[in-house]
Amino acid sequence: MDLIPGEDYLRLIVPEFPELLLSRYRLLRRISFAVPAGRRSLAAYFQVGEKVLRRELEILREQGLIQVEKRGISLTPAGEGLVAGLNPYLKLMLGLNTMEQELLKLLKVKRVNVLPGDLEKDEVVLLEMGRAAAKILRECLKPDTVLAVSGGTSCAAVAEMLPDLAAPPGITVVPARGGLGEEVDYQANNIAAHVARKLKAGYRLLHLPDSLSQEALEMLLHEPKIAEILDRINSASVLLHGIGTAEDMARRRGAGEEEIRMLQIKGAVGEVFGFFFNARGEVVECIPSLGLYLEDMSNRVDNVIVIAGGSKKAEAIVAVVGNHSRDHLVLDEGAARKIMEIGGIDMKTV
Amino acid sequence: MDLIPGEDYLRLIVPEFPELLLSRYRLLRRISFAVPAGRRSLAAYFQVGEKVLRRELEILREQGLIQVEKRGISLTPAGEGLVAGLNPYLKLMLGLNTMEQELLKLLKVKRVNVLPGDLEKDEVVLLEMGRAAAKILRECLKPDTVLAVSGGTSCAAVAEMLPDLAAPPGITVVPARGGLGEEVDYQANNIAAHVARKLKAGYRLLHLPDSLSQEALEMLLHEPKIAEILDRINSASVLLHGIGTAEDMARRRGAGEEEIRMLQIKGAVGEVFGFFFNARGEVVECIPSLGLYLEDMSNRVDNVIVIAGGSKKAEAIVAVVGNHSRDHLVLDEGAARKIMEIGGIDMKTV
DNA sequence: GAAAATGGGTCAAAAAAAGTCCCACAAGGG
DNA sequence: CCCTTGTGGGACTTTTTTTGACCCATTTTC
Repeated sequence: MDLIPGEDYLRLIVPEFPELLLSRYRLLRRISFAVPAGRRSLAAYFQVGEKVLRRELEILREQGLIQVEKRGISLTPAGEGLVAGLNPYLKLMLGLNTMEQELLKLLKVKRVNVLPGDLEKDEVVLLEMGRAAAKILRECLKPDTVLAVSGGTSCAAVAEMLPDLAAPPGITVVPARGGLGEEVDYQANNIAAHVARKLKAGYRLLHLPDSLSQEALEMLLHEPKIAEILDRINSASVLLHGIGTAEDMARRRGAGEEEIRMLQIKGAVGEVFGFFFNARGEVVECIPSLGLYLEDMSNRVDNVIVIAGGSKKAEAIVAVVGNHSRDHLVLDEGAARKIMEIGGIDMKTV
Repeated sequence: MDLIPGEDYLRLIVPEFPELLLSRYRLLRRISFAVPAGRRSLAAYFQVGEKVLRRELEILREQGLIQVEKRGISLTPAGEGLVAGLNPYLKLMLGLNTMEQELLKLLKVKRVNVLPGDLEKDEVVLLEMGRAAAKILRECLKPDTVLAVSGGTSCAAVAEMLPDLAAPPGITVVPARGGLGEEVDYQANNIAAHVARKLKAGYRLLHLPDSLSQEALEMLLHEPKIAEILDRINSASVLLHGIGTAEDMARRRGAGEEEIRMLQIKGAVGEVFGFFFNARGEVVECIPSLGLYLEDMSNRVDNVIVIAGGSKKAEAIVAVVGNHSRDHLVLDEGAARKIMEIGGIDMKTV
């Protein structure tokens, strides 16, 4: 008889528990992010009948976790405290702690942080991930370090959730790359500035279009102001970035069907900073982007914080973050389970 | 916002969890004690419809905790392991740990051990209590100590569950009193012998009727053999006893209605060794029993292990074990909750 | 070998859950 | 100012699930 951790005991004997726990937690969290929340809007959000939601709310109300008033539903202080403090116990009960350990062995990175929920089903998970990544980020910031951040919704969430508290002195925040044809809120420049403001640190921006011809690129590289910023970027010792699936990122860049098929043939699954990776973690394609180059990263960067969620990004995550002992990986339960599946690890037997 | 322990978080957000957990645990435990168990007999035992039990069994089977065969239901190795190891987590989840702390403050004893379940609803709980008491008993046994045990079903359960493992040398087991008109299995003499065999220790018995006239008693006290045993009993440093409700014990002793009414008038609620206690813990009546006298107990005895279960014994427990810093109290959840109620402590606010 | 267990299956009744309304009220925007 | 839009609460019907009470073939036990 092998030893079974206690939380597994509880899951064994009450298998419906994780489901109940997670759904109610999601409900509470949703309310906390959207007060005052209405019954119908919540039902619509969770894609569930109004009556089933009403019953759940009834239970939460009886427990004194929410208060329902004419104007809507809000959290009681007890409910607030619960949402704030439940996370570690939730991870324990959902078996995410053991999952983290399995992923650590599988991916061989420095740290893995799995957050409960599925980004594709509940976007609020992204903010939780952002909070977790922000916490790790703070731990990595020593005085006079240069922090490079990339774009995307994930990194935006980190900036959003970063507490408004001064970091050690002398820190500079730079964008890890130029602008992508994205919404301004999710561009690296914007996020870098946002992060810098939160940290009360200095920042430098890189105002350059992302895709340029080789000649124009060469020319700009010798512009003093630009070269200086590029030096800064290349001296970054902490790096924060998200991960894109190859296809999504190619489309967002406005690639044609022809290019996309080429990527598929080359086996590209993940993208970061314009570098496309195949499943074995090899770079199969890159766009002539400015900013941080992978070669530089490998040597200089001490800490890489990678944040990505949703089961569809599982493949990309595996491709990008494998075997890097400087990587901190923040992901959600959906992506984590999918990665375990890909890796051939059955959680039931663990 | 005050700090809430994690297990309370889980109970708050999934209030139906303790119920589910406990009922399934009881089911598993019942099966483990009565293999092979049948569906119908289990349903009869738990006073529950056959179909609801069938559904529970279905869940447990899917979880691989039980195996159903033609001959009946039995536990898988996983189920065995769970029943054996779940207890501490169960206590955590049911809030019994915090309840123990509250009782400790309320009763001011050395240690309180609350076991999950209700003896009045499920007699198997008694065996769990016996196991717990047996463990404490072993801790109290130093070389050359004299252990006095009383009668009753509770003490019998301790003897039953005591592991068959030699205790330190020189231990003597004695009955704490003479025979009561009980079934032989539950008499102090019998239990003392049973315990001694389990501990591989020596024992002395006291073959005397419990109720005697004063004259006969005086005479016997000067019999050398009896006096010697009484000396032994009075030199006991470890004492194991159960608790009876005043009325039950009076009836069992064959008291008439007149005597019982007298006891009620005097406010007797609890009984141990023929001493009747009122709610304030004062002795209001005693039968001229031989054996251990309370005066002696107070001075000489180092450790008293008290075992009692069932909500109807709550009053008696409070009366008997209050304020004794040498008392180890083993009780069940039913009695514990009732005591909390009497003491005016609301578990929901804790 | 018979009697009393066992698990499995079925079927109708009952209860619980769920879906779908409508209502009175409050807030926010023109 | 009213009107639109949201809110929670209640009531109703339909649907699903649960539950109880059987019978059956088999196995164990006495």
